[in-house]
Amino acid sequence: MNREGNLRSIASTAAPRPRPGGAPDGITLLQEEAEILRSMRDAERTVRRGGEIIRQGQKCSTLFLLEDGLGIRYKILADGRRQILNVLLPGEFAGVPGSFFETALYSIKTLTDAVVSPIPLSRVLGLFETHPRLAAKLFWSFACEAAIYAEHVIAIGRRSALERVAHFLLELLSRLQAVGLADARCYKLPMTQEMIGDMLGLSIPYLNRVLQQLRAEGLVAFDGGKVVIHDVSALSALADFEQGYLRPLSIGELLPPCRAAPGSQ
Amino acid sequence: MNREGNLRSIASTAAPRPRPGGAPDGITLLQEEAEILRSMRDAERTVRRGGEIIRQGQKCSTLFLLEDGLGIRYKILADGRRQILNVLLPGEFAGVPGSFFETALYSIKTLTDAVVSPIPLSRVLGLFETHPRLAAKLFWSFACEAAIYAEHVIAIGRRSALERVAHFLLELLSRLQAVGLADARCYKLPMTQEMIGDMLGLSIPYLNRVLQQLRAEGLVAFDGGKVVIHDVSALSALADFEQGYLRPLSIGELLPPCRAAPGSQ
DNA sequence: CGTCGCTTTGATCATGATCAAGGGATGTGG
DNA sequence: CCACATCCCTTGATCATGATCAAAGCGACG
Repeated sequence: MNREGNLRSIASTAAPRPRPGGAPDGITLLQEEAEILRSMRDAERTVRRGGEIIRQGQKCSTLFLLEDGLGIRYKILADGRRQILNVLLPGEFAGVPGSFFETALYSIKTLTDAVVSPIPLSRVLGLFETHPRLAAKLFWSFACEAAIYAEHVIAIGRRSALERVAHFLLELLSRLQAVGLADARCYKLPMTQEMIGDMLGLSIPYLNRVLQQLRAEGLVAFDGGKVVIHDVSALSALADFEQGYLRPLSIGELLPPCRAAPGSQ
Repeated sequence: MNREGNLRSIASTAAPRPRPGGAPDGITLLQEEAEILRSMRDAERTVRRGGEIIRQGQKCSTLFLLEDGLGIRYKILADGRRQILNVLLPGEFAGVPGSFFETALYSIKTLTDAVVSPIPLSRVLGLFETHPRLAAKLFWSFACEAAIYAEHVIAIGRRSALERVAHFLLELLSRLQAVGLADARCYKLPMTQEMIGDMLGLSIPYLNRVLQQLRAEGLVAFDGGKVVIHDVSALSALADFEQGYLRPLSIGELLPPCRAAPGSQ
């Protein structure tokens, strides 16, 4: 049996997928850590495609570990405009960082049928006392999410529509590969063009034209929810995409070695 | 003598300022926690205005607590475009989250003469074992930074230039008030219009015109590095500004009570 | 067969970029 | 004390990226 797992594999019964290229993974969990996390979950809940997990403005003091399925985190402005902040992948937590505030900052809804396990925030914080190394890994991954947002700021602030779309598709490729949901060039992306537009700050018709342009240049196909990136390196060059920000240092190696024996201290 | 301090007051000899309205402060440190953090610092370093603290692409395994002065975190793209990600205030850490990666993701430079104290990342991570509550507070604040980035994404992605500028000025007002560097409507902001443009994804001439428009409407004055917001509520309405995202829950209250009984409750 | 949700296309509009030049300050060397 | 340079702000004119408005395909599904 495997001695390690990432957060994705905590949930699923599937064996953890190997990380392509053995890339460092900031938060690889030890078997016993995964077990602890598993034991903290409340009863899992299935959510139908399009269902809301968290609604902005409501009080919410629990995190939801996305066990299976995809989600989006977004905010609706007063006048109805929507900005999608992020795509949530299996193994990630809904409610970070939105639920760290008096009232949830963002809404979360699912892109697919999904399974989530609630974990009260207080229980997660309790880990700092009881299982500091596990707490370190979780909060390390939370902090690293800021880098994904930062790159999103850069993409929207300083890149053209074409570059943005290319960058977005490449980021998803890389992140989905990390959880075993993409192969070298393909993945399923159940997002409408409206959603992608709301993610990248583009209107629907214009996004459509940009996608056509990428298709015309033979770089990307996007049809029926399936993305195929025909030329990853050309697209990366176009988008100025560097995947470094998706691969934090492994905190497991940075932490001082365990004092007590593995069983926990 | 004060029993509490925020990160700002760790560094400065000044007494901690009261938080306006007694607003919750996610990371108020106990006196002894501040002392621990203080003891972990290496010798402080002064940096002249415009000096670089961290350069993107270089290896960097230490954080820098900004003791005094202001900074900006930014990234230069391959073709020279710059996106400023954030303004760093006293008490914040340079290197979060940029230094959590193989090679620094972002550069940091100062807007004023500044004082920084290096703290090796390994030492900060060591806190998880030795002082879990302090670690919790630090990483809580790191995670909450993601909310600031998220709002930045929203501002750039879905707001007009006018709204963006208004939002930016209000965010800074609120954050500077929290560290005692702004009164009810004024603060000093040593940024050029080029910098503000690079922060908000706007060109210099256009930003200039937007500032003039805000001035013409009697909402804001911005001259010689001094910002005066004449009508905070009108500007907040214009910008759709809600400051909730700047005020995380107080982790001190969320954490389970201390087991031992040092000076805390 | 009709509706609904999504994509696509076309035409027009406008927000904001770019290019170019001038205007103050402030500072520096002669 | 002046000439000059530099940095930043300001203004004007033009351009273009991308928004908006409108309507038409097009499956999928009841």
